[in-house]
Amino acid sequence: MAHCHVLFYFCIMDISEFVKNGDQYFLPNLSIDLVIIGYSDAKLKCLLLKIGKKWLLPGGYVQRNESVEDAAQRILKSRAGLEDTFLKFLAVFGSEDRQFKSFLEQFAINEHIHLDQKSWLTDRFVSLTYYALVNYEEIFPTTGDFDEAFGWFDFKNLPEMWMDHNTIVNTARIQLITDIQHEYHAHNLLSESFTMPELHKLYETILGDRIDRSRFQKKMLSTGLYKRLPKLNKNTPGRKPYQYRAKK
Amino acid sequence: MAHCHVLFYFCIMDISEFVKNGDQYFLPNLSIDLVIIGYSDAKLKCLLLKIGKKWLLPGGYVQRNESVEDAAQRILKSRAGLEDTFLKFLAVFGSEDRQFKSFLEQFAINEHIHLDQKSWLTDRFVSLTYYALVNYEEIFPTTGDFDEAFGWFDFKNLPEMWMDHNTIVNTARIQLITDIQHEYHAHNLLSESFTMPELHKLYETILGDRIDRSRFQKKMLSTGLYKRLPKLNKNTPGRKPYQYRAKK
DNA sequence: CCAAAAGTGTTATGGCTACACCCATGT
DNA sequence: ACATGGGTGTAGCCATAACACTTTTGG
Repeated sequence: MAHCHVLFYFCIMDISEFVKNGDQYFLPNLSIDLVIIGYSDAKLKCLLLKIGKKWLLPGGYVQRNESVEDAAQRILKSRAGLEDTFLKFLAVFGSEDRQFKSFLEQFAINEHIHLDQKSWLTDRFVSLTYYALVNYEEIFPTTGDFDEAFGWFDFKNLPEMWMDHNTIVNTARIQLITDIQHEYHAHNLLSESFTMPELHKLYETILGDRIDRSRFQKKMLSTGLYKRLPKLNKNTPGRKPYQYRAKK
Repeated sequence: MAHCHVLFYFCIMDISEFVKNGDQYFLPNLSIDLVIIGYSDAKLKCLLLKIGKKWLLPGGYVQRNESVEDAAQRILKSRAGLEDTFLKFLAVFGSEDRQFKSFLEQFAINEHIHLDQKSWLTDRFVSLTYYALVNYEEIFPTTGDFDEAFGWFDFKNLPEMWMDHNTIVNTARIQLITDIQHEYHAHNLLSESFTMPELHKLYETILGDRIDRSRFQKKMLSTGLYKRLPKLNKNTPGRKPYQYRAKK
């Protein structure tokens, strides 16, 4: 009886037959999608890519000789040009209807490319999604060239996106809110050195609520995660704030 | 310039060529592995499957017309015979060296099956892992038949397992510890109706620490998640405890 | 000097901890 | 009666909240 179960599950013959059924794959395709989050003008932004009339998340595939995590970092680097970026796993999106069919048809028409209807690309995809926290200022320093295809969007004003990518971005936004209260990784959205008022404003933006300035500062300092640097010179009235840097 | 990037990423021709390279797949295989957790004899147990000399987690594949979540539930049902089981996503395991080669060779030898060296089964796998909380008593009511192939193992006394499955189980254990303090889902390890002392003992077991009995009871009741039922009749000295049931 | 900005201090409050106490039941 | 086990109450403690106060700087 035991062997019945074992054989049912691991019977190599059965599954080998099962894997292809008239060029249809048994195992779903696997892709990676990234929610690249930036912070500018006191708003959270998300980097999107435009295809046809809709937008989508930057993404890619896992290659043979790299781990999933490495693939995510590689894709992020190719998109944003940054290394050692803060990247965190978000969720698996694996509904049975996740496929790029309409997306690719639109794209093929636009680019005058022949699209094979049986291509694995039009088949169902399972997406591993990550969110990245990047310094908006350090990305695309020679911006302008990509304007037609890339764009930063306010989280509260997202364009229409392909497939379930709107849902993914929203999931990332909610996850970020819960994460920063435990992980204190939001500083990755700022420059390497930043001031407490800047960090305070960032937290207020992400949480969408007022935070007591006094308590916030004390809490952040008590974590011991930040190293105090010399004061910042600025030309506005008021005290000069200290700068801080995240310890490693 | 913008289009260069777009074409690089979505160039259908390039990727279509890339996907197969002498029967080697470009995209990694995708599998699901389950850490099925039970509670018995005041210990946390994990359901494992034996192949050759080592053990492994129950698992399976995502079929064409089902979501990843549905696949996990289906696999769980086929293993444990339970429906509507508590199941939670754990993590993605996606190192570049995750393959069943030695596992399958051992299996093929044991079962006298010819193993095609180029089979996709021996290729690299990305695993989506879930953990399930089940009622130990309700699983395999006709136990004994499966003894050769299945086994419950104490979390602190795991056997040698194939691939990185030891790591997966350990990750699940740690995740469970952090989860139950926020989600209060541990009651899924008990019968449908349970007493507070039972729940208390369960929490102490999972957290591996003493918990104040008084505070625990008040905290659990204050969540409003549990409905009080009539008292339990038992034949031991002391007060009869109330029974509780998780509200939906 | 004044207003704005940044840093620090003070008191009240709510939840958690530890323990004490009370109640029910089998032997 | 009493040992055992289950349920509830209470005083101390600590983290958080709300706000007040002080210091620094540009105009």
